[in-house]
Amino acid sequence: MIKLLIIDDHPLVIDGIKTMLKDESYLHIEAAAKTAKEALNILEAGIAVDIILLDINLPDMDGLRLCEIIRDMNKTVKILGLTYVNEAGIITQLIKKGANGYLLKNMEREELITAINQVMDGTIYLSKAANEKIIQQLQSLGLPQNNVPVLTRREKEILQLLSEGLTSQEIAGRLFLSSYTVDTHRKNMLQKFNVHNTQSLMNVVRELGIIA
Amino acid sequence: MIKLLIIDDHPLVIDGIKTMLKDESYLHIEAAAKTAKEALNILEAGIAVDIILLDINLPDMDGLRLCEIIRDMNKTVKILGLTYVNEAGIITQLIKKGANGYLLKNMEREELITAINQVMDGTIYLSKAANEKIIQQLQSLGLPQNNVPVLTRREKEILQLLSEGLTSQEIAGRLFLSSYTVDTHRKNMLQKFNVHNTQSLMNVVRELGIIA
DNA sequence: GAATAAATACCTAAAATCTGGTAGGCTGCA
DNA sequence: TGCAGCCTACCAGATTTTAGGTATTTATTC
Repeated sequence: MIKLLIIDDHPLVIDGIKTMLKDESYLHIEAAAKTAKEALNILEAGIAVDIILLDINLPDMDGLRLCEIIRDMNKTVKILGLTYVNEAGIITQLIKKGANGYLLKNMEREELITAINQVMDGTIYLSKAANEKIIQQLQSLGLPQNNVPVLTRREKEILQLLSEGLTSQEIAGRLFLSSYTVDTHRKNMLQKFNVHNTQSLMNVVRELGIIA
Repeated sequence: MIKLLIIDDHPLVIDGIKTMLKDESYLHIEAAAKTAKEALNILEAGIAVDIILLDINLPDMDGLRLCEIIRDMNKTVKILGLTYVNEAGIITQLIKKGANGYLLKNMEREELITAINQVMDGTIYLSKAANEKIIQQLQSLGLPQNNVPVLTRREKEILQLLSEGLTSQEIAGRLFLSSYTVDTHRKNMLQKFNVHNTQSLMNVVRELGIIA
């Protein structure tokens, strides 16, 4: 008997998973949580589960962060991430945070069951559709696979403010920097991704899941 | 007996809706389609349904367009739009295209049933959560309600290319225009939305659902 | 037929961005 | 201890964008 915990804020998804699994008698949905808080309460109460289906878009906490917290609490439970969109960045980060696999929410029933079984066997399950898209994304960006540019903390911070529509001067004011410095970071980011304006930069980093 | 057609490319959603409605004996799910093409086949085959639950994000066709087509075919069937995100623009467009209401996919079972009943009674059902967000969005943008700027065909075309990261000159080349003309359109759009750079413009139009 | 909206195009000046440099200080790690 | 990476800061020139105009042509609508 494999015990499951579903963490997803959409009742529709919870009901859908229940239906998909109802004929598999060895799979039992032990509990379902609609928020990160609820999920942590369940886990802290000592309810034992074997596998957690974790939605990455939760209302009260970043799913990546929750994955990390759960992994810190419990080294053996299997975590299977669920996402609507497949973004290279999100998924690689998810695995880094200790997840055992991910699924896209447009999965078929068979894929869900395969993923659960594979993860329980100790291997990592990566949704096929998502994998294909990741490779295609990297190629379309003209970036070498396994060599996605890494942004520094400061760069990400500036990127975030750029995405909100601030100018270099405004960002400089906000971060107590010289606008020269902000420009340098912007220049470096454009270079890293081989693009020539802010709009293109945004498209690339969104595709890669570097910012929301 | 109310007959339903579900159009959604996520098996999870279809199963979830089935579960939510399984205790309502007067509601019967007549058919489910995963693509616009499948849905049109079903409708053209003459299968009679009373209400259609229509996902706006389909793989093969824009949900708004499909809504329009269905409404052209059949003036009496009730159409209830389903979306993950609530964007003012999408939703107002949806109603314009002849939908009888919309629901967010994070709905509870009760809301789904209320929506179906209300739509069958002939009134338009607007998800409460979405409504609140729309009002809040319009306010946060400093725009008068009921007076969202309207973009012309050309402006939208240029907006699309801007979102892809093209410069004025590149857009001019692509559309066989003078770059002066492109600049004029850009200027007019910035003015319409009361923003001062392209990045902010993108944020506003995305919030309003004017472009994807 | 007049009025209105849309699309086109041009001009200029100011502001911002992009590109290619250089360089000092700090931190963590090997 | 030394080196690499990051953050900071500055300069200058080229390019692009923003903002203020004006103006003609082409539908569309009343």
